[in-house]
Amino acid sequence: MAEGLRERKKRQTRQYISDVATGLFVERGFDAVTVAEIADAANVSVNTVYNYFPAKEDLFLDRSAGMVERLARWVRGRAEGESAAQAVLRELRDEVRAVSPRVGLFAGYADFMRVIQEAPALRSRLWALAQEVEANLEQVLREETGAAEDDELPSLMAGQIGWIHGTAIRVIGREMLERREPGEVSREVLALLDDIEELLSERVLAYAVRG
Amino acid sequence: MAEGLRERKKRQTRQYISDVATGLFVERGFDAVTVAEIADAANVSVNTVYNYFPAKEDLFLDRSAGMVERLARWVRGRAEGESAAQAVLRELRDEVRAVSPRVGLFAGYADFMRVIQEAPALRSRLWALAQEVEANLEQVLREETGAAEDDELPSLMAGQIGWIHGTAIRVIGREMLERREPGEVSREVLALLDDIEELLSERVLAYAVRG
DNA sequence: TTAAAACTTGGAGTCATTGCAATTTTTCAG
DNA sequence: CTGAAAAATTGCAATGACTCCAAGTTTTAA
Repeated sequence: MAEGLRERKKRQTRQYISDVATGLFVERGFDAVTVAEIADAANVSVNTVYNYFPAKEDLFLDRSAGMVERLARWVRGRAEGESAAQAVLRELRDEVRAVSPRVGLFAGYADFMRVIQEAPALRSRLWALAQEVEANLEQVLREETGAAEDDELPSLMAGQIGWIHGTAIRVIGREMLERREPGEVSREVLALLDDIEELLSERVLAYAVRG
Repeated sequence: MAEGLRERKKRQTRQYISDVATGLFVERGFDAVTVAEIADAANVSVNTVYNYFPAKEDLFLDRSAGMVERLARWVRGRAEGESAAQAVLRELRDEVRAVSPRVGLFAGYADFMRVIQEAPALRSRLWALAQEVEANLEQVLREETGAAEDDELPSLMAGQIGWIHGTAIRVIGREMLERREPGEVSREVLALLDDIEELLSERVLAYAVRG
């Protein structure tokens, strides 16, 4: 059997708890909601909540956890003759141009950001996620370029490319928080991406070209 | 009176508590030491500890808090004809070449790093500090270049320059953690700074030239 | 059908952090 | 020098995240 009843139920329960928690957080703020309340509202015990989520922050950032592979994926999937940075810029532009919710370009993102902004614990968790994103990217860059173990370049490049992504996402978050229209923010961020590209060196833009 | 008995005593108490705490943390790790123990060891009540330090993390990072002005200071003090990034690179090279404890180049830094490494709460706090460093730098860049309010460039430049500094400091931390010799790490980081400079664009290296 | 494996739960305990009211210290005007 | 007023210290109680543990319950699989 590919999928037992148990697995299905677990995924469902986990999703439900996260949804209930997210709703409460958006409504009243991260600190104002206790784990006990969440457990109550989700009809489970506090222990069950902790059974699924290692910490309170994870109840809110469960979805975001999926993006730790994003940069690694984008770079792995770069086209012939395209560098790592170029691939990331292209994918970012595609997402931004498409006003994609995957990069935060949807009306409800403001509520999401507000919760994060006022909760240091959530911001920390996002930093940790960004670190993972970069670590994964570095790993991919090492594989793709066959760099020596002690070569610092993949690490530096991952830093630069991670900065590109992080900066774009941060600006989107900042603007959406101001209740700007997604379409408007999209246009603005496309301009920002141009600015960013202009201030990167050829070295960075030409690193890890495929083919 | 420029300095009453009260003020002197307070500063002394604060310093003592922080010293005692740091000692315990280095000896047994951040999580393994409770605030109550620290208070005991410092002959004060737990409330007094919280009177001086907003959170447990601040007991350890009290000293590091002084460096939030570092980049802003370095850039403000740049020479005629020198850009912001060049000033930061120069100051970093000076500190590193001098094997300065201000950048972590001293034997005991490994113990310090070990405590930080295994305590997520401390790492978060350092990220927050780095954010402040960058925010201050951005402010200085805005002042010095007279950039328009809605100009994103100072923010991007602060990001790049902050990245330079952060990367150097991170590498120093990583290497010192491995119990490498400060002198050896110094040499290595000087090479790293050359690598970093080589991968920055002219745009970045020529931003905010004085004069 | 049923024993083992996997989940859930209640309860007790640790620890950071906060709020409050009572005490002690230090400062300072008279 | 002396008696408040101001500032600092402390004990006590409470909240809330998180962990451990020892029962139950439910699901699986033979």
